[in-house]
Amino acid sequence: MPVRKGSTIDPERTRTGIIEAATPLLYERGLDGIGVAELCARLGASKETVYRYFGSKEGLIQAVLEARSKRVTSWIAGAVAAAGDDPRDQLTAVFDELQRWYDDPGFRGCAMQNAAAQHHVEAVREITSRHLDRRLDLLTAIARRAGAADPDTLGRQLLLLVEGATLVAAHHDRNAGKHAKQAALALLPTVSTSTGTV
Amino acid sequence: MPVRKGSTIDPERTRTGIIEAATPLLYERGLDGIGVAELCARLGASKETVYRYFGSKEGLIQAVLEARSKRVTSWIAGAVAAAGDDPRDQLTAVFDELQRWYDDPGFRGCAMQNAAAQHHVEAVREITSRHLDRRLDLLTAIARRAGAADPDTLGRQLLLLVEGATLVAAHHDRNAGKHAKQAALALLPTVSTSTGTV
DNA sequence: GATAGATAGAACTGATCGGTACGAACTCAG
DNA sequence: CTGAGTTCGTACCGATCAGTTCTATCTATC
Repeated sequence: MPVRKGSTIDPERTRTGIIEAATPLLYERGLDGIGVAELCARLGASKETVYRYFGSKEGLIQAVLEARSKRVTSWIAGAVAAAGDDPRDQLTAVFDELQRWYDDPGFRGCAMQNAAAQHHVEAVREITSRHLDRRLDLLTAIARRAGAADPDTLGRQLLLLVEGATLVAAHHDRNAGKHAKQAALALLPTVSTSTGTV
Repeated sequence: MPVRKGSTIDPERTRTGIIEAATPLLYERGLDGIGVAELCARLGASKETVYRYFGSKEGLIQAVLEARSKRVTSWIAGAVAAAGDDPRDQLTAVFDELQRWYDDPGFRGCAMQNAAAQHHVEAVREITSRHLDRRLDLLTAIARRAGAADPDTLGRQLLLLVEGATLVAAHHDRNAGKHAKQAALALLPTVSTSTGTV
């Protein structure tokens, strides 16, 4: 329950509290799978409050997706940072983290992928696209550190494996992260010329 | 307009006509993005007819997805068959076909992927899973013909590239098919031992 | 040409949806 | 203590939805 009755001490706290509480509900049920009334009831907030902060259900959805994108991005970036300097270790860390996510019983695919597939709204498409931009940047940086001849292309190939693994894990094979990891490592240059360490 | 007024000569014709007419509408607007009333109006069929043949909107959706899965599967299988015996040519044909699809202005992602992401219904999940089963079989066969040491694993890796390319093409980069093709060819054994041609 | 089955089209139902309005309860500043 | 602002809870509104029913009309068959 993110909010109390009466005047709010910290409006920003209220806002983020609503977002955090709404995130799992929209993820589990789907963006159109839960109505504003039930959403607010489970949030412990009133419709009036939600509409004051976000203007519409669409506004709440976009705020939730933005927050989710940032969290996921920093989660992956953190795994890379914790893996040391070897790009092979970094890539291994990424796919191991993903596989741990797929193993979670609550895993229902990537919220960003699901939203883009079900929600035909330009703003949501932009959020998803920016999300993939950030992910591509991270993977391209690893490709560059690995000394790839064409880091941009390798980065895009790695992006296909990450997104493909998440989708296949959701709909077909929970072990997709392991296969993606093998493929990703196989795509890296076999001998690290390490000309692109910076 | 799949149906005329009056008694029908061929009920199966009516059924497939409804499915074919409904397919692009559900694809463009999303499964929940168009109501049964508008759907029937655009189909030129009455609600009574649709409900007689399919029982519910859900039944129509499942019939549309089944038909779509079969069409797409035979489309890809046809491209492989037309590419000759070299597994590298076959894989190239698959990704070239996919890229041609992504280049279509009407491309809005894979209907199967979209349905699975937006529709939290067990039956739809099963249709999608079987669809990916068939696709995995096809890719594993190519991997085997290519002489892969572990055709099952390579097949699954190729599946990640196919599905990842379709998703990324829909939401981020229309050229995903070209990058996927390069990655797929790089994953194939460099020297075709061709022990698995049969 | 009479009959039976299938159809289009439109009216209708009950439920649910997003969004608004309002009163009562609450907090904080003065 | 008072008043302004915030919140909850509920009631409400108009629109839309999936699904049903009815009638008039069409076609194939006998």
